[in-house]
Amino acid sequence: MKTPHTFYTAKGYRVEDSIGYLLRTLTQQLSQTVENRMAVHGMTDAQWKPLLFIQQGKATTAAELARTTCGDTGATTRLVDRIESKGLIQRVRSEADRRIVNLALTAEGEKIAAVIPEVLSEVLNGMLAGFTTDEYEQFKKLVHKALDNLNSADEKEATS
Amino acid sequence: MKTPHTFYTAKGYRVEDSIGYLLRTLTQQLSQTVENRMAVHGMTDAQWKPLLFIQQGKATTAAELARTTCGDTGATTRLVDRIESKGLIQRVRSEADRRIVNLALTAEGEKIAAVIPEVLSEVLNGMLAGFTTDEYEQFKKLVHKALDNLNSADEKEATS
DNA sequence: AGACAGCCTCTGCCTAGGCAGCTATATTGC
DNA sequence: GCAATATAGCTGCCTAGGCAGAGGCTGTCT
Repeated sequence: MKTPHTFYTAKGYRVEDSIGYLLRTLTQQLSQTVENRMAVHGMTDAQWKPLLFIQQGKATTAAELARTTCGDTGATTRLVDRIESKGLIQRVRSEADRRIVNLALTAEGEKIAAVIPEVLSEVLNGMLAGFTTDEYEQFKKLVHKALDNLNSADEKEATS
Repeated sequence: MKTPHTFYTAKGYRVEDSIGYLLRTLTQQLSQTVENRMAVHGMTDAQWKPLLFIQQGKATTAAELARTTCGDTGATTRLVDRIESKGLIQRVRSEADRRIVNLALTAEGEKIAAVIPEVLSEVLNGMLAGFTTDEYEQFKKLVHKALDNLNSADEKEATS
C-alpha cells in the first residue's frame, strides 16, 4: 500500500481551508434552509424525519426510528413525545408484543408528511443548481468514498 | 437562464438516494470521529473550536467566537462557561471597553490547543485516503458551489 | 417451571444550539 | 451635554442528542 497523499499537516493548519469546515458549514446551511421551509408547517428540521419514515413504512416503532437515523433511543422517545403532542402521530401499544409501541400518522400528520418530499426535492435541486449530471454523480461518489474511509477507520480502532 | 437539471422529484423521493442524507451522515461521522479522538483530552467536539480559534488569534472575545462559528451568542456564553470550568480558558474583563470580556488560554488550555491541529489533520487525511489531488480539489469545488447556491437562495428569500 | 439473555420503552443527567429579552457600556448624532 | 442607537455579555425557555440505568415483556435454554 503506497503512502497516501497528505492533504493537511498540524503545522500551518488553517480552519478556513479545511474540507471538514466546508462540509460542516454546508450541512448546517442545508439544515437551516429545510428548517425555514418547514417552519410554515410548524415543523422543525428534526421532526420531519419521523413523519417521512413512518409514511414510507421505513419505521413503525421508536426503536426502528432510532436505528434508521443512527440515533439514540432516549432522544427518539422524546422526539416522538414532541411530535405526538402536536397531534401528528399516535402511539398504539402492540397487542402481539406488549413491549412494542407502534407509531401511526394522524390525518394531520399524513397531510404534512405528503409535503415533505416536495420541500426536500426543491431545496436539494436548488442546492445543485448549475450542476451537470457528471458533477452530481462525482459529488455523490466522493462523499461515499469519504464515508467509507471514516467507517473503516472506526472498525480498525474498535478491533485494536 | 436555462432551466436547471432536476435531480429530485417529490414523487418517488427516497431518503437513501439523497445527497442531503449523504452529506448529513458524512458530517455526523466526521464529528463523531473527532469527538472520539478528543475524548482522551477531555474535550468534546464543540469545545475544541474555541480553543483553536483563540490560539490562532481568530477570536479574542465571546462575540467574535459566535461570529466566526456562525453561532448564537447565548450558546457561546454557556460553551465558554463549560470550558472555563475545566480550567482551559480565562475571562479577563477589558479595561479599555468594559463591555468586553477577553478570552485567554490557560497553560493547560495551550497544551490541549496545540494537539488539536494534529488530530484534525490526521482525521481529515484519513477521510481523504486514496483521494487524488484532483479529486480533493473537485470535492472542495463542488461543496463551495453547493454552498453558494444555498446562500444566494437565502438572499433571494430575504429580499422577497 | 425457572433462570437468563435480549429487546423496547422510558427517565434522569449531561452537553449543546436557537431565540428573545435584559443590563451595562460605548458610540453616534443632534 | 443628552438622547438614540449599537454592541457585549448574560439569562430563561425551548428543541435536541448521547449515555446509563431501570422496568417491562418475550423467547430460549436448562
